[in-house]
Amino acid sequence: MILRSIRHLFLSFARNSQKTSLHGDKITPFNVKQALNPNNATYMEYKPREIEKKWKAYWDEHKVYKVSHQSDRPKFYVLDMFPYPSGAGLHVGHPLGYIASDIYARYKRLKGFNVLHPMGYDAFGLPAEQYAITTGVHPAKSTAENIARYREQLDNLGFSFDWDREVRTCEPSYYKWTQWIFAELFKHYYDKDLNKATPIETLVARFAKEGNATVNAANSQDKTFSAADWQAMSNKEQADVLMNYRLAYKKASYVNWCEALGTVLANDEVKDGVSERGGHPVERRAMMQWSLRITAYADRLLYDLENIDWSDAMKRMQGNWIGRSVGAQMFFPIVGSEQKIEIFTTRPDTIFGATYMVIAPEHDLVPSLTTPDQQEKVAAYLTYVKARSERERMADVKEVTGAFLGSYAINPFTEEQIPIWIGEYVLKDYGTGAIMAVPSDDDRDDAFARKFGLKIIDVVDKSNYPGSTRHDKEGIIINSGFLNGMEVPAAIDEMLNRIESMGLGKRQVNYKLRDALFSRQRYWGEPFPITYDAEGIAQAMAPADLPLELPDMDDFKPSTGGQAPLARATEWVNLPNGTTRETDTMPGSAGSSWYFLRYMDPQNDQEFASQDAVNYWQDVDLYIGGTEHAVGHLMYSRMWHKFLYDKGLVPTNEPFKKLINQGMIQGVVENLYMQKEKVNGVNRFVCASLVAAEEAKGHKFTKLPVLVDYVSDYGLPGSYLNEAGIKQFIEWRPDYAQAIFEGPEAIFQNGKITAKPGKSGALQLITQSEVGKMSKSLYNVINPDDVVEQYGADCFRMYEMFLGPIEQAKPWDTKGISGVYNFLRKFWGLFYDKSGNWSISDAEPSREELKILHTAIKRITDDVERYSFNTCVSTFMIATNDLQKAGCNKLAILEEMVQLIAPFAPHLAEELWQLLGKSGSVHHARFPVLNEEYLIEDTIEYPVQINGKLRTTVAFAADTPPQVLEKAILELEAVQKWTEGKEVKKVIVVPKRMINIVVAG
RNA sequence: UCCCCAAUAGCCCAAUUGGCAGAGGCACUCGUCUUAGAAACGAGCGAUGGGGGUUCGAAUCCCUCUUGGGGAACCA
Repeated sequence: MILRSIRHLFLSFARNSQKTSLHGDKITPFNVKQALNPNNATYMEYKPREIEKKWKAYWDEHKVYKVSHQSDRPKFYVLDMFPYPSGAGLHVGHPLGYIASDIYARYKRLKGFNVLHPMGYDAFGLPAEQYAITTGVHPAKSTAENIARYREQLDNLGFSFDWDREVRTCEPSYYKWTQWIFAELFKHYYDKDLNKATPIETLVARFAKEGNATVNAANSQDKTFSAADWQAMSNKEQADVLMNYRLAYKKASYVNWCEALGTVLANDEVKDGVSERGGHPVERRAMMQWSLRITAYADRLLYDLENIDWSDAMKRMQGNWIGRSVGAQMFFPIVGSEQKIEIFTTRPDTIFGATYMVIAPEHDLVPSLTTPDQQEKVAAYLTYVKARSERERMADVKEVTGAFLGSYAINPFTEEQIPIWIGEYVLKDYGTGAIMAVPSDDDRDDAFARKFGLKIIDVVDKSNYPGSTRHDKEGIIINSGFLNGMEVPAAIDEMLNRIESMGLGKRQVNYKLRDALFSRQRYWGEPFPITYDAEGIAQAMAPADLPLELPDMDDFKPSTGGQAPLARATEWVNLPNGTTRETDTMPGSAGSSWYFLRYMDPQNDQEFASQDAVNYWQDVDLYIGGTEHAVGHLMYSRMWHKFLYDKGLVPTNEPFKKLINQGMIQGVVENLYMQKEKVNGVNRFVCASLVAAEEAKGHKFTKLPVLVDYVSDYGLPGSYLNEAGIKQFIEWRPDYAQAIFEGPEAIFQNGKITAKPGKSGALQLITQSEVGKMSKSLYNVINPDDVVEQYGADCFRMYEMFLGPIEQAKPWDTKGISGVYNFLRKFWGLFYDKSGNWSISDAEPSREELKILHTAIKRITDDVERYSFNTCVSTFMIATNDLQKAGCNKLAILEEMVQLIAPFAPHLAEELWQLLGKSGSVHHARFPVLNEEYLIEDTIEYPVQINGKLRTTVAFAADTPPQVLEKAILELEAVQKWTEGKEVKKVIVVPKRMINIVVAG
């Protein structure tokens, strides 16, 4: 309602106001006065739409935000996570980060930095392809249209992007370099001794000379070979071995195959056993897939977190994802068998307490370790495990299940025979898929042992460590032979030495991090720059032959048997020389893993970016984006960047120095209560106030989200649907045209309102409101365009910042925007007198006015530096209120205020800058400089506390020394009233803050 | 279940990092102005989630409980 009334006001206002030719003409304060009709009371009015249209055109035309790396000024790189241009367009949540980064970029620019602030589009992706499959519209076309829409929306908000640097990951001129980097990854392996990516030729030379035993490299090669072995291998065999070392490699891997989408999904694209997009079932299937050996960088990805300015939460997430653990990889012999069980443990110190073993139900040794008498039980258990979905397994983690295989292993230290079990709590994919179980020191082992009556030996005495849990590595070893009496950390070390010297195993670092699956059976992605010869040996394409463009196709459905759509482009796949192309495409993360480097030199067709540009811009100083990329994009980008660093192509080890995660802007979801069972064949909706009574009658209800535009008092408690709202609702959802809508006073059906017996007949259906995601499916999306249309971009920008701290989630509330709008009008009004005439004085500002200004300068500067944009907005409000009260219209004050507000309200500032008669853009001016002198207080009002309670305040000269204060304060009548007859034990004076007198009793 | 973060006025948020709980906005009430309403201006209203501790002094530090949000998901 409020929204609507303001819109009316605004529209009538726009109609009535005379059209002044503000647009395009050079306007000075002088001819502004002439141009405006003083009889029209609205001529001094703040008109955001006219101002903003004018300055957008001006900035665009004069390329005000264009930057070059050829500059003497220090660089500053402010980056937003570029958007995927979806069909839905932007909602008010998207620009939050963009506005914050724009303010910061503009601030840094005014502070004298050469600011790189670019924008582009992450334009490859599944949604466009899914859309193409259902509608037949080519992804290139729909993507281009979506981009145009995004651009329009972004332009609407007055961002200072250098659009000459726009990148689109789906453009061949861009993905040429994505392919190039991939080919380089393919051509390198990771040398753990040098601790960097190294050309594969080096490896080939070493294999020929010494085999692979002496090579310390990240790999998935399981056999050792000598130089002679190597030389005896065929080309194909050698190629297969090298594949196990390359940083981009192909191997058969179990993948998340989604039949409905016809593609493989990354682990983070699968949620609860179904695809994140669409919720289709996902199964595990072995396929030949490209992967990136990100695990080679695991340690660097972990340790370099220390040197970057990211939130602890974000670092912890990445750290957990990498999941580094140090321990022992060792073998347990099996009674009556040559085979051994390989386990990984981080607690070798507890081996004396290992009383049984558990291997994963899918473990290779299960069949051979199952004794005939246990056959039946094991088979039954395996059937049970197979029938359980991922989801079930995750849901009841607490339930302990397992089966005894009948075989025994030997604990190499106690030399006792220990039973071997299978249990679903041991995972095939982690470590070796087998554990030694130490029930005394592991919660899960303990639960298992108790359930199945297995032996428990206490091996760690924690009595000296109160509060310590089993998980903590502390305590004194007992019942453990040579380890007895040692502290846990020392015992771990000692045991590792023994294991190694006894030849039982070795020290081993394990990671949760898996290599990144890099193949997708999709059309709309980067083709791999890879061809296969007749033997199937993969070859990277020469840089000169890149980009390898996507063939134009009109059918994007997956081919049968897990084949990508590209497999059908036979002319493209089969080359004249007999080689064939890879038909998979790269995943969405490919293009976004390095786009921040491309912005540095986006048009370069010789290099991904020139060394000049890269050395000038270095890295991203401030990166703003959502938390949802915590472990995906941010991990891959760091790896690609480190790879390029290893190759000497970028000067920094980390790409993003400072990271800020903007919080989500939530929406209010308005729901109608719909009765689950139909009444006389039609749906029935009831007012929220009636639901409790209805449920008591046994009726069940479900919530149906309603487009919020139809809801009156949207967002307020007691928001409701009236007759007009119900009619709009029916028009929107014609399947409910016959439905019953029942309020407390009246019933609506088929266009007719019937009053309930003895009731007024007023029709109101209260809706149920809740705060939730702003999303198309909940019909609660607020489009920034509409808000900008009513209040202007400057107001929208400031309001989004005003909502709350940037990193915090907060609900959107359109009502509050009027406060910011009023503030902007008030700010505008500072430049006009009461009768609406432009009125600026050249007079010397008073000390009071200077104090208001410099207080604002100090607070805005401090707050922007610490990314506290919400408090900046209120500082502007305070300063404006104060200046208005002081009746200040001094040029010296107001011109500084205009510069101060320029990063926040760029259009308004530009207009006032020009009206003040300044030349050039305010965005090329300088940021006001603080003069602390104006902030100095002559006297200070000291609050005086007696025993911590505020009793009075006393004014003293600011430079009164504490000793003098202490004395003077006790002599004051107002103080003596409280201290009379009591012993003064202590007087605490905090200079310029407060005084506390401690008295006895 | 574990880990992390938060909780201040009816609502969104401040509090210079241990020093007078309020800067700002929304909402509400009253007043000025107005034929009236709106706008504008002025004034008012009202709060540190509960319990304990440290301290001269706690919204701020510690312990504990409650609630909300985020993350992890049997990681050996």
